[in-house]
Amino acid sequence: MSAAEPKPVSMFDVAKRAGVSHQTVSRVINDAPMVAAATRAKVKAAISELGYRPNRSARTLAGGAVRSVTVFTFDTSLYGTAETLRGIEDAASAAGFTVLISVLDPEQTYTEGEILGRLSHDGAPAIVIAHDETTTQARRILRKAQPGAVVATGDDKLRDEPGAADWLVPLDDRLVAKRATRYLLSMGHRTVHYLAMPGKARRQDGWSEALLEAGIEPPEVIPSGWTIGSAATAAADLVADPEATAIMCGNDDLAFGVLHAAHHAGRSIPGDLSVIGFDDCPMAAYHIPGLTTVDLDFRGVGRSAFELLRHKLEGGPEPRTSWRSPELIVRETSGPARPRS
Amino acid sequence: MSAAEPKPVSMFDVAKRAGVSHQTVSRVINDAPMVAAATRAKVKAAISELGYRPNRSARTLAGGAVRSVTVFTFDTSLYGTAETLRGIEDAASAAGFTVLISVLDPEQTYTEGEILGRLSHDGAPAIVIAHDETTTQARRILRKAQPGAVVATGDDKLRDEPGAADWLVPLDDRLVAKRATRYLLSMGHRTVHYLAMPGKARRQDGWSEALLEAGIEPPEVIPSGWTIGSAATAAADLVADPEATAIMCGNDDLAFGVLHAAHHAGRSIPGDLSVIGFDDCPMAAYHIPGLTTVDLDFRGVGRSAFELLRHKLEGGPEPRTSWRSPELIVRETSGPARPRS
DNA sequence: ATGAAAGCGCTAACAT
DNA sequence: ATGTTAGCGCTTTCAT
Repeated sequence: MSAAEPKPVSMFDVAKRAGVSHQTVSRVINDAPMVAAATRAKVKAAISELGYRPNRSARTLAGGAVRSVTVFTFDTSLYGTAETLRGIEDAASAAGFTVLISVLDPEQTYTEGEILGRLSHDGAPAIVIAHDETTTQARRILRKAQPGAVVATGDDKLRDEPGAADWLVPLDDRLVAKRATRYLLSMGHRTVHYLAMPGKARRQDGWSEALLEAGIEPPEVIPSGWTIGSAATAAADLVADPEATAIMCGNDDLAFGVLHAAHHAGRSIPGDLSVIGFDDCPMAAYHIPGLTTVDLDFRGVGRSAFELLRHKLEGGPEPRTSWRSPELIVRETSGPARPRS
Repeated sequence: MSAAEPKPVSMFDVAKRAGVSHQTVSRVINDAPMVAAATRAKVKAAISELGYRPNRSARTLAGGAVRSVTVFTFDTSLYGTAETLRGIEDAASAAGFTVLISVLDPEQTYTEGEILGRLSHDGAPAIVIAHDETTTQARRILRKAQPGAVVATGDDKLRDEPGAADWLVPLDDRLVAKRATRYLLSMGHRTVHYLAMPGKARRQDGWSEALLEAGIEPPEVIPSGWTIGSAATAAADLVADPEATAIMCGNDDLAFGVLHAAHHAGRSIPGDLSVIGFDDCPMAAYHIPGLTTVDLDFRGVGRSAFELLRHKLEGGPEPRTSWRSPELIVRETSGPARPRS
């Protein structure tokens, strides 16, 4: 079938070549102290001459420090998750960690065994990108089974759970959502509608708080799926209603769907209708008209999640939070409410 | 620091509980024949009572069939790669494989050791999503080191390499690119410009072939980066030129960039300028105007890549190709050339 | 149909 | 500063 592949070179091969014990080789590759400079050099030479590469399975099995993270997520092709994953990957590979990914189907319910069975071994470090029911459930299972080796990102009221600060990298969008809603209100809109992604996000709370504080009863939330198309469908009735002048959307994709629906309903943007999104995906700035949205630093969140995990694993100084805080970016899909006729 | 976590249950624990040897447990979890039904049942019961889960590192180390794939790719947040990854993930997890991902920085050059060192162990199965120089290089290194355990997806003339059919899942976009170019020509455009992603893609060949066959000397290719913004910048001069009436773009994102630039240059679409992309990302259909593009089944390609890899690993019947062939989808950004004044 | 023995490549604990 | 001895949890091969 396939060409015979040569037997990989092991630590013993290197040891023999360098004239030392395999243990010394181990010390060298792990940067342990207590190795004479000359010995270290000899070993390193042997390593590169032989092209030796440590076997990670053996390392893990032997109980060394684990150098891998399993990321649980629900859709790697969504902008937010893709960027978060990217941030995790950046930080992880810089630290010499391998990243495994485990995609969970939102339509499915997983047993404890199914979730834990996706880890390479019991207790393997994990990061959960929790933005829906299924991943939130996975987070609970993992946190219960191995609290010392799991962190999560997410915004779905995770903070309300006890001790969340120890394991959560929150994308704090509640406040910006509130600010964004107030901005819309300040432009003369009598109310702001909210088109929601599946699950209840914190940004929705910000929206209703702002409304309530302005003495406005929040209108019913419009539920949408995750796709542009589902948003277009979900918003069809709303955009046809001339009373609706401002819509806040769960993310940029949904906003694009709403914009599409509004276009087909013959409403002009932002004259008849203001629309704002969340994420500031690259398309937001290049859409015509430019999408008013909230800049969310998913990549920074991913990086921070990894740093936090590593801190839990290896100790050391508390990592400082290092992601940009969310910020409203006003472009061209939002503006003053048209004076009522 | 963290709560003490209980020692995981091993195969021996299960064996003791079921009153058999650990070997019999191994047979049961591997669905080996030669186990009495009653014994099998007893063992399964013990497994679920104890919540036993096999340790993958130990399995790998002991030389069992490898049940993981490492995916090498260059940017998980691009639509094409994200979808391909998703397809691999779907197929892999259905087959009980773990997927590891290794992101390569396009700006960087990697040594053989660096690439091979990202594998969990020598000879670990890998899939390379090769769309640029760096990943193509990784592909070469991996194919040389372990030809029996590497497949690749990609379109960058990979087919010209010897024996490519055995390890390549090609995204054959040369022909559609040709068809798309002919379509544009048939609409009366005197030539078609091409805005290229980094690296030379097969679709570019299709474009030039169509032009040549029509007796037209292909205009100079406009090089662009991978981002919408870079495309907008790269196309700025071209869209300002009234002689340019049709532009084909390396992918949808670039097309959006061109559309943005055209808008700012005051050119109307498709009246003054026809623009077409590649990918048919979800936004394409919802962009206003709808983007004419080529539907590429990245997810199917990813699935097929996994199936091909599995075939190489485990033998069995040749997997049949199972992705949709690319198809031109005409929407609203393309149309007849405006009659010359 | 089941069990026993050996060993995968490494790290840890204990020598020296 | 270096070497020796035990395993980690599993699959293989060979017995029975």
